[in-house]
Amino acid sequence: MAKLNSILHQELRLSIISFLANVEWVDFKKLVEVTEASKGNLSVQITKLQKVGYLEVRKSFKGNYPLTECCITEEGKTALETYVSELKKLLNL
Amino acid sequence: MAKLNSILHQELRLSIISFLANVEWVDFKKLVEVTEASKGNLSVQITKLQKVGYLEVRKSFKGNYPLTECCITEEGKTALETYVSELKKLLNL
DNA sequence: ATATTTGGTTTATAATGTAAACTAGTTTAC
DNA sequence: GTAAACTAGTTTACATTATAAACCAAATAT
Repeated sequence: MAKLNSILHQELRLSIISFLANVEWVDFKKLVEVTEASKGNLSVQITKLQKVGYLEVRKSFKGNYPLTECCITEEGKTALETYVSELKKLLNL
Repeated sequence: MAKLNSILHQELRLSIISFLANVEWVDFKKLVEVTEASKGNLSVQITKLQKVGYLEVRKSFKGNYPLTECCITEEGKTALETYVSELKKLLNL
């Protein structure tokens, strides 16, 4: 089989990575907005993507509130490209 | 979220459907060959695809041996097309 | 003061995936 | 003719994954 990257072959994680592929640092709130996912799920999936090195997460404070921001890594970009190309192969696109 | 069809958003099921999309009736053996999946997994996923109406399964005998053949349904074709277009949207393709 | 909101994390449960074991019979080799 | 190996799958038990609900600490609004 093609063996699609199983980390990326999940809708929310794919949404996150694929959104981050085209932008700079994005905060948690923005990701909730664009993915329309629950905060819990988003938190879990961001952590998963970070653990495998597909995105960098930095935590700070904006005013008084905690602020979590994410940015795709080079490894993440490469993995996404590979995933997309494997998927295209599988779908004959 | 895009809400990808969760039945199709699985590698083996996607392989099966996407292979069947371009051919006529195909037997189990051929599917083992092209998907390189285990027979157990293939059996489970074919049944799942059949249950939701994405493919038709007919069982007969070829010589003395049981023969299981699959064919994509119109519903399956439509679902695949929708899935692919949603996926493209998600990936900005 | 206390209720609500912000910005998340943790956890318990449900859903899914898969390999291994099994069924039921057939063919081959001894 | 019978034991071993093969065909063509199915079932089951376990492991992984996904997700919503509950929770937390601090801030702000009433």
